[in-house]
Amino acid sequence: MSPDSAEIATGEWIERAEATLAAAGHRRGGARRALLELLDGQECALSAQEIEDALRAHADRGRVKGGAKGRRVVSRASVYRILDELEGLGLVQRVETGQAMIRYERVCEHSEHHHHLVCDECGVVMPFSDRALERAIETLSERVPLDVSEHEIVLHGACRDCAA
Amino acid sequence: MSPDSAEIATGEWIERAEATLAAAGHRRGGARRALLELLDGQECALSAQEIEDALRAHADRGRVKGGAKGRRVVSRASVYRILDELEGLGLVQRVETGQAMIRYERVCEHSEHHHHLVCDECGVVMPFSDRALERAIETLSERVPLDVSEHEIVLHGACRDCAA
DNA sequence: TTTACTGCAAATTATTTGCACGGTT
DNA sequence: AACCGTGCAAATAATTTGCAGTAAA
Repeated sequence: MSPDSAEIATGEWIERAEATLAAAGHRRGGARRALLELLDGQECALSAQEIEDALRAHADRGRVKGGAKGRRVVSRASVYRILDELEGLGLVQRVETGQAMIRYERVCEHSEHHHHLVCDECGVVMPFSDRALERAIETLSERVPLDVSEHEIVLHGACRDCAA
Repeated sequence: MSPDSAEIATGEWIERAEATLAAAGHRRGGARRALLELLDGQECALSAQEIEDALRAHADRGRVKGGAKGRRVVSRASVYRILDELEGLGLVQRVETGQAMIRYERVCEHSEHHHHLVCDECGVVMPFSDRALERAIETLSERVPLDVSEHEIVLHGACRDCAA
């Protein structure tokens, strides 16, 4: 019933992002602001291409009506540059889904930690989370010859539409 | 005490590979044979570059002495082409370690299923396996909106040398 | 006024493909 | 002989970088 199914923004992430950026000595910029707004409203990881397209779509929509204030077209170079910046500050994380490109998504402080399901047929990516899995990872992390800082889990298969 | 720490070949995989290839109507070829021999002796995933280098090293060594019979230099194109072929037959699988390139490793029939530890400092990749983790994945796979066929787990962090 | 932020276009890098030749069956 | 297998070089595609102009602080 939400106006845009992908919109789940709470705004808390974007606020932390702006604060972190400011603390790191960054100025404000329209391109980055647009990217932050977009990422804040995403439920799952997006590729650079999808980000660029989404921003363009929002910008076009805004041109017609008047909404989507901060959204604007952002050059590919800036998309990558900004994502890299955000990743360095721990605000965004890369997600590898084996689709010949990298996906990016915001990193939330609280428990919103999740992993990904990838349909190898249509390419759709969905988030999922599982406490038992996380516990297994935690336990395991202490028995391994690595000072574990992160983990990534991807399940591949056929989504319901494609499997039907 | 083994002559080459990376050598753990049992030969069973390579036999299955040759049989599968033959059954699929493929002829034999020197490049592919060299690749099969190399992959059969690897404990963990290699990148195309590493494969090319390893084959060249083996070839050089063989030139001096007389061992490493099947090893030879293989062109980059053939490396990728052959790996793709093998992946299609389920003999090899891709491994994404977030290092800007793809790694490949043989797929064993039995339980040798494993996942990967990646040191983000030096880039070393190590295998690990954990029954509790596999169980969690199995259970989880049935509750998810995807007909799961594979899963990949990567733990990132600092290896012992780098963490010291 | 200093220095970050951006866009554009050129540069990189990993991977793929076109084509001609050599090898296997 | 028929056709797969392979190398080489050119082509792609995603991502990165150099540079010049714009804009915060």
